[in-house]
Amino acid sequence: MIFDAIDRKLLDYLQADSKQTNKELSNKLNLSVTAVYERIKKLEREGYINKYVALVNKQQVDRAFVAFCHIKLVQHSQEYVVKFEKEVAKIKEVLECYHISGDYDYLLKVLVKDMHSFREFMVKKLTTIDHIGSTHSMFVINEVKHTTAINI
Amino acid sequence: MIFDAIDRKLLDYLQADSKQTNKELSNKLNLSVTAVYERIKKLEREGYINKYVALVNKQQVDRAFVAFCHIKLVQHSQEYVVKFEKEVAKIKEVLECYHISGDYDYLLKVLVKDMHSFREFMVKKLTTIDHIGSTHSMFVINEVKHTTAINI
DNA sequence: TCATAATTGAAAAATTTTCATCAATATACA
DNA sequence: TGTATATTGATGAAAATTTTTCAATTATGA
Repeated sequence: MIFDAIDRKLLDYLQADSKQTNKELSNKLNLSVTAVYERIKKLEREGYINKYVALVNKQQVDRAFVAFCHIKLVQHSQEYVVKFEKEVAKIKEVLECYHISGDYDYLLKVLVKDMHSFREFMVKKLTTIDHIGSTHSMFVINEVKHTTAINI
Repeated sequence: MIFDAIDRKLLDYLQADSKQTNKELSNKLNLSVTAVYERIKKLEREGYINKYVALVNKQQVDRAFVAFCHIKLVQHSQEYVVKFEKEVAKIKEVLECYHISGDYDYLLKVLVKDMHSFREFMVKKLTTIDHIGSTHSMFVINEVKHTTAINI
């Protein structure tokens, strides 16, 4: 399968706004509506596009307080790691969790209402998970850039 | 405007899959197609939904190497901060940039092909920005959880 | 009770999807 | 080299589906 310049542009457009009609895209790409349709189906089939989602305004739903939490486990046995990852993935406030290199084991992105609810999250949800050694939290003062679009 | 339990469910569904038809949603929500249509329009109008996007598989487009970079500026004058933020936002490898509390000033999420291209990114793009004092990079070993959906 | 807001089903408009056909490109072969 | 033959991708028209509009009806709250 050949992924060409048109496919790249199409991915750009769909990453920016997936609600554009095939007719709009066909104008931008100088193709017929059917050609656009077939290319999109191909991108979906070949796994370039994972899914289509609505992005929600976190201010509007009262989840504008963003924190990053570093976490160290007390031990790194298979059992502890699997358990921790399973538990942390279940917490709705945790949108992202990465196993990372460096001083800490994990980096979490956490969305809550405010500092008070962050404390609630730490006490009631995060630190109730077993085997956590230490944590270190950083709070987002300002979101300078935030995109889901991969620019290839 | 009243945001009720049905709106919440609707936001959940649209954050999970925005390509569902209003008919499918109307079945799940036990509403008519038009009621679903009007509620979605309301969510868009009131700013609950920012936009609709396609999420791309980073493995498929060769951007599977994820790093988080901490950055400290040499100074924090208005001029330096503004300049840095403007420049870093332009770099396509940087998907996210946060001004954060703590030992470092910024946290960046960076997507590249591999370690070699990460080095290229650091040398050719990031550290060519003026006023950067120090950096500290962490590499993602495993993505345990990654969602764009805010669970309210 | 009245006014407002939300829901419904039907109709209209628009979009997606299918399909037969055509054009361009590469491949096989004499 | 030149010709026949798949193969791939594109096109426009038609069919199917979905979105959008609209008038009427039902809830909801002051």
